[in-house]
Amino acid sequence: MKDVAIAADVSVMTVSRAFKSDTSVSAATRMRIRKIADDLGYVLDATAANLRTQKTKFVAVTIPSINNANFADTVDALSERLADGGLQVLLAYSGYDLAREERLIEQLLRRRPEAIVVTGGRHTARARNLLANAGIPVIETWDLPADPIGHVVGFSNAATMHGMVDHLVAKGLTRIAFIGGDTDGDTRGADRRRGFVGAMQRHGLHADRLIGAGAPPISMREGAAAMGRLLDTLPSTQAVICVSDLSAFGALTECQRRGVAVPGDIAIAGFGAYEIAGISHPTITTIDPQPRLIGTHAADLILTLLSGTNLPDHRTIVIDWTLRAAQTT
Amino acid sequence: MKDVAIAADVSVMTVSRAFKSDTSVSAATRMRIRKIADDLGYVLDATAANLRTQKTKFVAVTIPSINNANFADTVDALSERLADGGLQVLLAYSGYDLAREERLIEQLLRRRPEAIVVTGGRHTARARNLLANAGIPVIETWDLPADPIGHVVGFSNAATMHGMVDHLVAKGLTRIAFIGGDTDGDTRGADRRRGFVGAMQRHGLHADRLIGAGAPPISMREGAAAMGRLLDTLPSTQAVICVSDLSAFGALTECQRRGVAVPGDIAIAGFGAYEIAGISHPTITTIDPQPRLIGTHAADLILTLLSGTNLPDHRTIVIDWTLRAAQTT
DNA sequence: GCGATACATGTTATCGATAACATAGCCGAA
DNA sequence: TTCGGCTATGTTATCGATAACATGTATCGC
Repeated sequence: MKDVAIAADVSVMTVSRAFKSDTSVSAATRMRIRKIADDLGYVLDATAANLRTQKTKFVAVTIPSINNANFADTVDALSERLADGGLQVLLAYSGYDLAREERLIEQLLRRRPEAIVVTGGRHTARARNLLANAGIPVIETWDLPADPIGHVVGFSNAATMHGMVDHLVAKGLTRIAFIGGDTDGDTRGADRRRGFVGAMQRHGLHADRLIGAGAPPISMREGAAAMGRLLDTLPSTQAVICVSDLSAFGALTECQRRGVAVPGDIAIAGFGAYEIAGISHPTITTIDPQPRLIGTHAADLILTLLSGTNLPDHRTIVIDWTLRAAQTT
Repeated sequence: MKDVAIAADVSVMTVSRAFKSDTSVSAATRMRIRKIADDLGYVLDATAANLRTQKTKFVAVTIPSINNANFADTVDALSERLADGGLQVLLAYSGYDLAREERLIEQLLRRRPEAIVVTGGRHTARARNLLANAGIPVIETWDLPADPIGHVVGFSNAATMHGMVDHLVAKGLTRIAFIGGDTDGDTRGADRRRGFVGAMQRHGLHADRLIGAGAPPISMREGAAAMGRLLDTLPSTQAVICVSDLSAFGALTECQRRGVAVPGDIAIAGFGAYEIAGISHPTITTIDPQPRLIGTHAADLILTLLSGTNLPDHRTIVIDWTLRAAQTT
């Protein structure tokens, strides 16, 4: 900046002002300085500005996986809305690993974000402590934690499975299986599995057709393999709920390979309202958790909190999910 | 940090050292200071450290879309390998918009990354200028630009289509169509379309069966719609190459809905080696551009460049793609 | 028992931008 | 003419950590 100032024959302060919109510099000087800066290849140093102003203008976000359309949608909607408030997103992903999430959170907090959004309500004790003491808004998403750290924008994963079991039972299906959610890594998958068991019991049905699919992220291939095991070991099953649409699609292809009719021989349901659920042949019944809505609500909450308007320290926004019945059930 | 120093009854310098691994502090003091810092909820301020050391320990990365398994794989492999060198990734996405990419690049450079990785070889003039003058390693990926800014890790999108056309022609198919790549937004899609036209001409075939699919990202749904138009307008078509596996799958489902046999009535090929290509029923013939390999090579290049070992200013690493023949052709 | 050496810790200056305050120059009203 | 007020610009101190240098103290060999 000093070089630019010398080249423009002004003080560094004037150069600094030329890069901001709200301060007073004559239009001519501002244009001249910007031109000189561009010619010199000068780019403002945000590191120094952040240190001085104690504002970084970014929000840290952790998601389990970058390659997941649901989380991608949430992050996309979140960053779009935050951009309206001049905030950028700093994204990091934990690989469904709580220990890695803890390290991530610490690294992110070192960069002094203005707020932090995390996925899920389960964290290591140290991660919880870091978040609670960060002195910035903390938002847990995609879940309704029993003991929230700060704010929450999510929904009950278990409740969605009650909705799905109701849907299947209404169709006269009672021998229902569940694929996935068997490992602890995917907290939300495990929640859905628990919700499934609870819903079955509420209907007086056996919830013993539980098929493991391994560690998250559960792929289409793992869904297909799990469906293979289900068909081999429990051929009387009438319907199966998969932990996600991807595994549901994999399960569907396995049926197609074996000549098992869907939904004739077995009904299939997924979760997530991924694009594939709406376009596969047949289309897949699924739950739409409205990932973009989670993002926009979280962004709005952050913008409100940072604007200084008085809000409670703990606020929970519950997102409405919907069941999308399709051809597989 | 001063508060921690006072609480521990040492100087701030000692606290600073307690958080670094390479400097000399007695083990007892280090443990004591870390404990006190944790209790106080103190987290190191990277902003100040970055300013002083002129090192930020992160690499900026821009991709067109966050919700794309190919780019996600590249970024995943890249960040994994960079982590070995203690580097983090700062990810931003341009939404397939060059003007937005320019703004992104400027914002990223303000945060003083140690290197920057961009997707593709097309940028606005100002973006090129910013990158060229950034004074850090610049790596363009997923492409082989005619006039690279710095380093390149990529492959020729056009060449992959030559390979695919060769494959189809070898099967005796000559009336071949191409879906997608019609807008300028998806540079690589347009390159593939051009490659398709060139390959057809090389075989002495007509390359006039070009179906538009709209602006990127091309979804499954758009692939299905485009296939509908193709079947309606050019029913004599024997094979179709889609700009990506997602659109290819959409096209496949449209055939299934219409009772058109694949590959009996029409063969379908995609691009990207997405999981769906390997699991759909039938499986889809595709090109594997090895996205993870792009990431690891880019990371290795960055680590080498930053280690100070002498390397040329411009280096191009060409990634080998492979054709994966499957059931749709 | 003494100086040399290693190790642990403290002091000072610095990174680059900007908030807060200071000042120069100009215009208009009394 | 003169003074108040406004705009455009300059000066100084500061954000928080750390490199470089300085200093104090235990340890070892002869």
